[in-house]
Amino acid sequence: MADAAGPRNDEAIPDATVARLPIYLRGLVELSDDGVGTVSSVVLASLAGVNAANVRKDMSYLHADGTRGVGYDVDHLIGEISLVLGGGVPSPVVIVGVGNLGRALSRYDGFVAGGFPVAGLVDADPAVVGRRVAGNVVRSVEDLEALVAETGCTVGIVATPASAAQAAVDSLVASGVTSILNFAPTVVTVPERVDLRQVDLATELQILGYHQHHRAVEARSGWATG
Amino acid sequence: MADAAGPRNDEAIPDATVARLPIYLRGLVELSDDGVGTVSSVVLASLAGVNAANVRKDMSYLHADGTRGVGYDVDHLIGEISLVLGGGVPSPVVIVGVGNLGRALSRYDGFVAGGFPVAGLVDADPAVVGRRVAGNVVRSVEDLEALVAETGCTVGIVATPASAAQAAVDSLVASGVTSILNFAPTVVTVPERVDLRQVDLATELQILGYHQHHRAVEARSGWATG
DNA sequence: AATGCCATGTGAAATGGTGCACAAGCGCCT
DNA sequence: AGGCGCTTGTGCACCATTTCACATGGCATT
Repeated sequence: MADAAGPRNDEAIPDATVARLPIYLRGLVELSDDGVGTVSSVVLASLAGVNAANVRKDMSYLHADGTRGVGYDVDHLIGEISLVLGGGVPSPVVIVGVGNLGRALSRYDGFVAGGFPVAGLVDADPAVVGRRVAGNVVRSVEDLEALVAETGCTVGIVATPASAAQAAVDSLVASGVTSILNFAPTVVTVPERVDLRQVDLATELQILGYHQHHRAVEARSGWATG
Repeated sequence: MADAAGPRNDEAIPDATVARLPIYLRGLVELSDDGVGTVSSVVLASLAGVNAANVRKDMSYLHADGTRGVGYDVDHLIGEISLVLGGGVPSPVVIVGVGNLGRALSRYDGFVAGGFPVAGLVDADPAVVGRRVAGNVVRSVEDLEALVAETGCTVGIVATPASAAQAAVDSLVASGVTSILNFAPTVVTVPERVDLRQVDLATELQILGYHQHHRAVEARSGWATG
């Protein structure tokens, strides 16, 4: 902080680039742990599984300060990407729905490592409320607003059944949460000011299923009657 | 079946469309359960959260047989989409890695409902092998090839730590699996003939974090010194 | 039978993203 | 000091996808 001028990175970064930044960040952290000081776009590209030109274009949106003939400074890049992705400040999250998936998510190390510690769990089922899961006591969904206020959560994770998802989202929004990650297999709607991302496990498999089936059909018609 | 002519749907459906088909399917099944017989592109679009013209174009890739002035036949659409997504035949899946996430996934109803029953679980940790999880006995990762052969699995789910993910993927590929869903937070590589999809939980949160931070920065500069 | 309404199907423009190819620039070596 | 090799930064063309706008065509009502 206190670097004069201030951030001019309000220039809007393309969504596709933002989606790649966490991948870059992981690779960079690994490099840094290995004592590597600089990295070229080619190396970073292979680490992230993308095209090198793509990496360079992505970096041009940040204050990458790459050096021609040398590459990018690993630690500097880590700092810039971390800054862009959430300002470097950890954002506590609240998980709604403590079923199988909710429990697994509440124990998922990657969230903490990524700067998203789990600050609380809530569930609608009275039988679950009060139980201790991964170091947190499950609270009632009615306490959600209080919980959000206490912990300053701005991110919510919905891990309820599909039938309860919209209600969960509405509660989160009403509590002041502005970013929601929905695991429930259903389309939910949010006000425009709230950011929503959908992670749909069954859908992912079905997409794989299409490609598999398609491969099979294609192969069959390719074999038939030459 | 037995509709003469045979499938001419080897015309290649755009990836973006394929990714929406499961969403449509969910909405359509719901409509069918409610006894609704036909649906217009506008209604289906609102159910899926997309543009109506987009729905129509998507449907044009299938044998949607929509009727002008009326709409699409719900049950017929369900049949066509199911057919395209995996040929209507359930594909058993094998899950590699029985940690928190692997256990949650093995109990996830949505997989079975989507036509992807869990046929087996494997883990590298001897302490876990032999334990019963969600009706399946966990087997050694060394038995993977045998398990795949026995069950005819063609889809694998990787739920290992990042450090073990590439090895897990390699084992799956060697066993003959052709579609892989990777939950491990790392980039893995597969032969070209194998289809890979990545689901990265921490990354999703980080993307949300960007938008949140960006909103905050934008608002601040908007407020400052009018 | 004719007419009007309504929803599909699609050509075409707009948008967003990717990847190539090359100019510009930095550091090292002579 | 000068030249060379390496890597960044980016203009441009290509491609996929989205969206609009409208012609096309079925169904119901008169």
